[in-house]
Order: sequence, then C-alpha cells, then structure tokens
Amino acid sequence: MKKKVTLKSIARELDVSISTVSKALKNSSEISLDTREKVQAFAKLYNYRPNNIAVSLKNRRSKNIGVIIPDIVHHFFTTVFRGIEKYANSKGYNVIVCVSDESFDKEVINMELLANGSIDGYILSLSAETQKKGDYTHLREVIDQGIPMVLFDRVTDQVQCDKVIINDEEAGYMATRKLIEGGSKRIALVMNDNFLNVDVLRAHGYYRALQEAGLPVDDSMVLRLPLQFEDEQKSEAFFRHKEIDGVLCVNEVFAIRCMRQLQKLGKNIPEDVAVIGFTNGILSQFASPSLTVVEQHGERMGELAAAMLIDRVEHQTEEEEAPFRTETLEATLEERHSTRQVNTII
Amino acid sequence: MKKKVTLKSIARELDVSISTVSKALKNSSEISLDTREKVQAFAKLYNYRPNNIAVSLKNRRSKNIGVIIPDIVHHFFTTVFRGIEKYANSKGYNVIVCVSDESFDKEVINMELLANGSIDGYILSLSAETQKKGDYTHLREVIDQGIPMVLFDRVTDQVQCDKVIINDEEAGYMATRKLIEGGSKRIALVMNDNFLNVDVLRAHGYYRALQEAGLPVDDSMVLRLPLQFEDEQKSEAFFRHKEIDGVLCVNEVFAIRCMRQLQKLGKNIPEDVAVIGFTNGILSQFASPSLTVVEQHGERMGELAAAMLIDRVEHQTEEEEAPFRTETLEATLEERHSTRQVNTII
DNA sequence: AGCAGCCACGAAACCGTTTTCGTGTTAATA
DNA sequence: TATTAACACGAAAACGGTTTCGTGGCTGCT
Repeated sequence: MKKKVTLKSIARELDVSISTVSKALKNSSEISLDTREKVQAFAKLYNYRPNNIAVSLKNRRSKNIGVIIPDIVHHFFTTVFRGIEKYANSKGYNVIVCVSDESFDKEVINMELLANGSIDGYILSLSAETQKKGDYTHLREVIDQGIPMVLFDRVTDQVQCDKVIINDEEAGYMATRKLIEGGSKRIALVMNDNFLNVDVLRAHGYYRALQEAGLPVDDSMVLRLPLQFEDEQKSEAFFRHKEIDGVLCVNEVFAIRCMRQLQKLGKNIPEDVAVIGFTNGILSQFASPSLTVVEQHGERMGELAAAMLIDRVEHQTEEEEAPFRTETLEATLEERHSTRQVNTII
Repeated sequence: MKKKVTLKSIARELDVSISTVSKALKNSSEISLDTREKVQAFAKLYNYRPNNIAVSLKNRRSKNIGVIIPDIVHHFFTTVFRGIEKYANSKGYNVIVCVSDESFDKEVINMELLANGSIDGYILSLSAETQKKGDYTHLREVIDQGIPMVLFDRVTDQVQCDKVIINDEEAGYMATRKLIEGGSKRIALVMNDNFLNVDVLRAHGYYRALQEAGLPVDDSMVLRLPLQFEDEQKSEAFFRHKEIDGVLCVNEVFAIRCMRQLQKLGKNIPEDVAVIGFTNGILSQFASPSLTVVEQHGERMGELAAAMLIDRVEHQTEEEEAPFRTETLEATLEERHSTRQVNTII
C-alpha cells in the first residue's frame, strides 16, 4: 500500500512551502510560472488528489447530500433517486442514501447519522410510520440546525421547508373521471391503511369526481390494505361481494393484484371492470392487459428536489433565507389497455 | 440559523480546555466525575454532536462506503443495494451510491470522485461498456492506492480483489436442464449483445446442458439483444421464423417481452413454449403466466459484499493483507407457471 | 543613494477532533 | 519535612487542506 501523496509530501520533495504547493496547483498568479509548472508536473506524476475530507472540513461543505427514502426496491423511489443522482452529480455532489424501511425509528436514526457534517442537506420522503405517528420533531430539529431540507411526495405541512409534490388530489380526480367517462358507475378505491398523505389526497380527488358526476359516495367501496398487500383474503372478499365496474388503486402493485383477483373471479378487464393505478412502472407496461396509470414523473421530481436543495445549500447566508417553496408537478394519465375509451356517444 | 456547538464552544462556556471536554464526553477516567457530569450535561443540553468530517480527518476513516452500479431502476441491483445498506448501516457505515449508467466514462469519473477520502472502500458491479472495452486500469489504480474493493455479479478476473458472484454457469445449466426435463428440444437463448461476463457464463451452462442431453447446439438459436431491448423487430423475426419450444433469457425483462411476442404469435406458454428468466423480480411474480426464474439472492449478495468490504477496511494493516476471496452464492430455481412439470414418464 | 513597489514565496491561523505528553496541586509515605 | 505518586487538567501536535498576511529581495525611478 503506497503512502498517500499530500501537499506536505510534495512540499518536502520540492523544497518549497505547503502554501506554495497549494497555490501552484490552483495556478495562482502569485506563484512564478517556473514553480507552478514544476509543482504541477510533480503532482501529476505522483497522481496527487486533494483529500476531500480535509477540503470539506476547511470550507464546511461536504458536497454530499443525504437522501432518505422509505424503500429502495420500489419503482417510484428509484426513479426519483435517479433524478436526484443525475442532477447532484452534474453539480459535483455525491448522494448518500439511507432507507428508512417505512420505520419511524430508522428514519430518525438515519437522520442523526448524517446530521453532523456528513451532508449539506437532506432530500426525504416520509416513512409510513412517521406519517401515521405525526411526529416530526426530528425534521424540525434538523431544520433548526440550519441544514436545508427538501421533502418530496410524502410530505407534511407540519414542517416548514421546500417541497416537491405532484397534484395528487387532481390526479385522483382525473383518474376517476377517466373511469367514469369510460362508463364505470360503481368505482372502488384501493388504498393503504397507513394514512399516507398522498393516499388521502388521491381519495379526495376520487370523492370529488364521484360527487360531481352524481354517483353515490359509499365508504364501503374503499378498500384499505396494509402496505405489503399481505391480506389476500380481505381483498378477495371485497371483490367477490361487491358489484364493481371500476377500480382506482393508489399504486401499481395494488392495481396488478386487483386485476389478478378480478380475473380469477371471471371478470374481463377492461370490459367488465376498468382499472387505473398510480406509478408508471415496469409492471404496468407488461401486465396483461397493460395498465392505465397516473404517471408521477419521478425523475423530474428528483431533479427538481436536488436543484432546490443545492440552490439553497449554495446560497445559504447569515441573513434571512429565501421563503420556502412548494413545487407541484402535474401528473399525467398514461392510457393503456386496462381502461375503456371515452364513450363519445352520451 | 444557530451556530454549531463544538468542543471549543463548550470549553469556552465551561471555562475548561478543549481536551478536557473531549475526554469528559468520552467518559475518560482521567477527568474527575464532577467535570465529566458537568460537561456531559452541558453537551446534552445544547445537543452537541461531534463533527463527522473532523473525526474522519483525524482517524483517516470516513465510515462511508461507495457503491457503483450500472443502473438503479433495476430490480436486481436495488436488491443488492438493500443488502449492502442494511449491513453497512448495522456497522455504522453510510453508503454513497453512484450510477454508472452502463457507461465506462461515468464509471471512471464516479470512482475518481470518491477516491480521495470520501469513502473507505468500494463495492461495484461493472458497467456493460467497461466489460465490452475490457479496460480495468481505473480499478487497478484504486486498488494500488490501497483502497479496498469488492466486485459483485459483473466481475472480471483481470482484477485482483474480493468478489461475490453466483454460480452463473451452473445456473444456466440448471435452468436449461429444467427446460429439457419439461420436454423442450429446441431451446433458444436470449442474451445481451454486450458481452457481460454473466451472460457468457450462463450461455456456457446452456451449451453444456444441450450437449449433455444430446441436443443440437446451434448458434442461430441464440438471440443477442441490446441492453434495452429496443430491437422489437429483430426478436419478432427470430420468434416468427424459428421453431422453438423453450426459451432461456438472461433477465426478467427479456423473458417477459419474449413471452408477449410468443403469445402474439399464438403460442401457449408453457404448453407450446416454456420460458425461464434470470432475476426473481416483481415482474416475474405478476406476469401471466407467472415466470419461472433463477433467483440470484441479491440481498444476501449485498450483505456478503458489504461484510467482506468492511472486514477488510477494519483490518487493514501495513503488513501483507489477507488473500483475496471469491464468494459464490448458489442460485436457485423458482418454479412458477411458465415451465412444464418434469416429465416423469420417460 | 534612497525609496517605492512589485514579485515570489513562507509562516501561521483555521476548520473540529483526538491523543500524547507535560505539569501543578494535593495527599500519602518515609 | 522532604519525596513521591496519584490526580485532574491543559498545551500542543496532528489529520490535510485553504487563505491571509507578512517579508526579503530585486527593479526602477528620482
């Protein structure tokens, strides 16, 4: 193992001072051309690279951003992550990822782990447990310490910071409208039983569309499932005993599983029952029939979150900060074959 | 924005020296109980947290590990990542992720970005371009600098370091055997055209199984597709003009797309054509018919890679290092409905 | 010759820790 | 009473950079 080449070692070899080496490598005009060239040549030869940690300590900037997400084996979050990583890298930042695993405690621990100097700011999406619990003190503490933070997707208005979301209420409305326009009258909603804010908003949109269309709003048409959809019987019973001709699901996996169960019960999709899910993942494309979904534009979401965070990190001043922003992306409907075409003959 | 509380600020407030504070917080017996309690109480009150960067600089350990993967929106890699993250976190390490995007240049850049102090070691899977190019100097440089590295899945024997792989040749053999035992005689292989080492090994296993069963080994039965499967026509033509009763695909997406195309051509799966893929992802579970796959045990792979890396990081000495290890996990066959049962009546 | 001013460089502080090595005070011992 | 050991703490170096400020030597001008 070769010993590291540092400013000090270069200075020693070349019999100049450390400061001279440092300046020479930065091509400072303070140093004579002769010395500059000599130092630079030597540095190149021995493959000198400044120590990131030392630089970080000196300018109190790590050039790292911390990303905390509930799950990593998950299409939407990886998509967002890709956007974050892409943008961050282009600005010279690295990304440290922590997975909260939908657990409040892990979220807190992960935040603390990163809180002290490791990162310049956070990008995070709340864990299900955190949203259920409604305890956001760990977020506030971090913000109070002056560490910038951007919340995305699963956000809360209990915390003041920058946020990036999609128009979930409108998206839920739009998707439900789509089902109604396709002729569905008895539309079920399948959501998590974990009180995710996004689910609540999507449900609002769903209710609004039903009301507007004069359709009955019936809470028994709402199926609440645990995050992992373990409860096969519950959903099976639901679909068996309900007369349903449309289903809106808050994610892709729910949608696919519902389609399977409906098909097992002899229903044709989309003829008997039309289905729409959220998240335009690989599953939706390859399902049969392919699934109509609400595209959440995860990658743009990630880029935007990273841009907002880095902007704030780099313009941090002692004076009052710029006001917090909430950017809302427009969800779009990706029509495939699990829904019927709009009935133009009314 | 509150100013950070540091050892220095605590020392100033309590009118003791920095060293006393440092020792008191570590509960050193060198410091009187009185002072210890006083300092600890003060630190707790003001929520003191040691600066990670300073600690890193001091002990030349960042407690970060760098993970470089070709893609993040990808079931297998996220699964491995989950294993890495889980293990690393349990040992107090954070994980910095960089995505090479299957590009050689990005792989090199990412490695350099992390090379100087940011991380204590790398875990990486080679990009397709790197494997095609066969240029591994960037890896050797890093290893020469004494930074530990663990390669997983897409590895090369051109580089001496720890590795974690599955028995790809054997897995390819086993999967092909499965098809043969189900009665398939004309078995196609669908692989990447990018010379991934894993593909080559799986192909070897495929050939071996064919030969052993006395089936013709015909190179025209091998379909090579670009990484993203953009070439719909090529595969369509392949399946249209070949008489095929079994397909082995080197990944899940290939398998699903092949199934779709075969179904479009009026083939029944598994009756007319049996299909096996690699990667036990969400897609395989929900496809119709559900896909028989080779389970690669990504999460265990990640854990193992992290364990090997951290072990090496923490036992780094000036003397000669422990010899490099290559750990091989056993792939297993996850049987679902895209294959026929073994024909017991011979 | 005297002075200003520039050039090229070095000393030193600083970022926030850890850790070694003193050192002054007190109590115990001869 | 003198010596010593234990105790409790502080000074300072070190990790590897950046940056400010100072300074010696030289040039050019009057």
